[in-house]
Amino acid sequence: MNIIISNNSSVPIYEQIKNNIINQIMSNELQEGELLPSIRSLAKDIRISVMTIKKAYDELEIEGYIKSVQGKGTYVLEKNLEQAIEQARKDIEIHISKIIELAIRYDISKNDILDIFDYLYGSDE
Amino acid sequence: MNIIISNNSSVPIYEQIKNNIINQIMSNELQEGELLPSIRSLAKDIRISVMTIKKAYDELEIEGYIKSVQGKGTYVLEKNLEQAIEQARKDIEIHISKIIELAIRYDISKNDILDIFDYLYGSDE
Amino acid sequence: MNIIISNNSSVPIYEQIKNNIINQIMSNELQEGELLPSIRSLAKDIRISVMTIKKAYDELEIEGYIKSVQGKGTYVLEKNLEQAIEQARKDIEIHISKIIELAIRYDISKNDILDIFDYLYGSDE
Amino acid sequence: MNIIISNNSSVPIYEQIKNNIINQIMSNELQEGELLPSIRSLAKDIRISVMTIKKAYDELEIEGYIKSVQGKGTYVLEKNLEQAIEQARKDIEIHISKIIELAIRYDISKNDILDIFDYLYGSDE
DNA sequence: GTGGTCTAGACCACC
DNA sequence: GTGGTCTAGACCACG
Repeated sequence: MNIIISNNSSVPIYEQIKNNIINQIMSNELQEGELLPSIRSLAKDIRISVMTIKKAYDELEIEGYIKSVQGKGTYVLEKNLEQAIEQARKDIEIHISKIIELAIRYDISKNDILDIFDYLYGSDE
Repeated sequence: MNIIISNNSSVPIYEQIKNNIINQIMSNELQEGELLPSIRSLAKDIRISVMTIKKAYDELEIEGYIKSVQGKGTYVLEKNLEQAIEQARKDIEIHISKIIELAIRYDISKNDILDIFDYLYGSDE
Repeated sequence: MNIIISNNSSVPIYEQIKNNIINQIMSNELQEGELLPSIRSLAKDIRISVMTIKKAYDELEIEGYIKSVQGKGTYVLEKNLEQAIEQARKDIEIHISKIIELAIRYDISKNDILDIFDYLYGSDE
Repeated sequence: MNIIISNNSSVPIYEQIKNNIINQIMSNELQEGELLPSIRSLAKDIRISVMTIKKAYDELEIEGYIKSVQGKGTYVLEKNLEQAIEQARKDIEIHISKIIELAIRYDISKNDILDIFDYLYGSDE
């Protein structure tokens, strides 16, 4: 398993691990039923504390991506793409609502927001 | 003073009151030096416990929007617009970053997001 | 805040803390908007590690009972009793479904299950 | 061999296969010494990847239900009924404990729970 | 002061 | 071996 962690990022390490694994599941690099590395082996591998890996796995389990079983390991669950996209759209709507509330409150123009959007969109992979 | 409170919202009532007052200050409906209603009269008015109003006013004071003076009442302070807008822009950037992350992960197009944005922007006051 | 923790219980400490706080919210000992003890002060108070308190608070936040705000503290949210009962009934149905699946698989009689139920129900407070 | 797989279930497919085979063993539809279908023929039959069937068989072997012998196939082992029932009873107790905890917290009566139980029990096969 | 994150160990239960 | 929990510190960002 290839996970690259940046210690300087403002994104918490457990979030980086989560995102990495979600992306691997979504791109089919990790497939349904597959066993993830054990929390201890992954911790050793990428030189991160066990508790941090555990937190990443815990959240992935809550969000329905994986399932940890005591004594056995941690498996990738079936991905329910439709439901995941549905949820993502709802999340995006919530973020946009909050942006609009702030924009109205502080009189930030629609164009300003679209500029920020374009800037950040371009800088991403 | 018009404040509409939703009991079903996941946002705590005192937060709703805070947001409402901040919005009124920022839109100049409440102006610098203006007296806010007393805690007790507002509590009676919108049928909310005195303690809840107190908490909202306390936090607004901590955050520098208003100032309570014993025996005189609570009045609106000078807006620190620059700092507030600075913070709002940072918050907007964070929201947009999360939107972009979701969009990339679930292959939601930029146009789809702009459509949602236009739709929500139009429906707002 | 009174929380009594048993170190000998098979119930994890963070679960005991969670249950205790939920019960206090449900019985109105903790009221909407109220500030919970800080994770550090509670940790010191009941001689438990900060991380354990944090885990309890985190799960309470996920389940919608409280809200932690950086730099400010942790507040009790409005409780939505109807929704909570609705959710509890669904959870109970899921547990019962699993019990029935096991009972059928291993040919455990309905009466046996009712006996276990009566036994455990009686032993509880 | 009749196995019905649901693609929409949150239960991983290999788990569904496992549960199905365990149920057939416990109900004597599959008897001690009987040969299971080969991994490849079953995979073809229910249109599931060979790897998924392999994982189900692997786990069933680890858990002591079946035994694969190279060149001969996979056959059903003697049931360890006592141990399995023991475990099932423990699982049922855990489920009932959680039900009682929810019932007390949300003031759901014993009769309500027994009604749900009767309803679900009746509707099952 | 507050919460948010992280470490480098430890012991337990399950397999 | 595996995951589940817990400790007793630490440093950071926010207020």
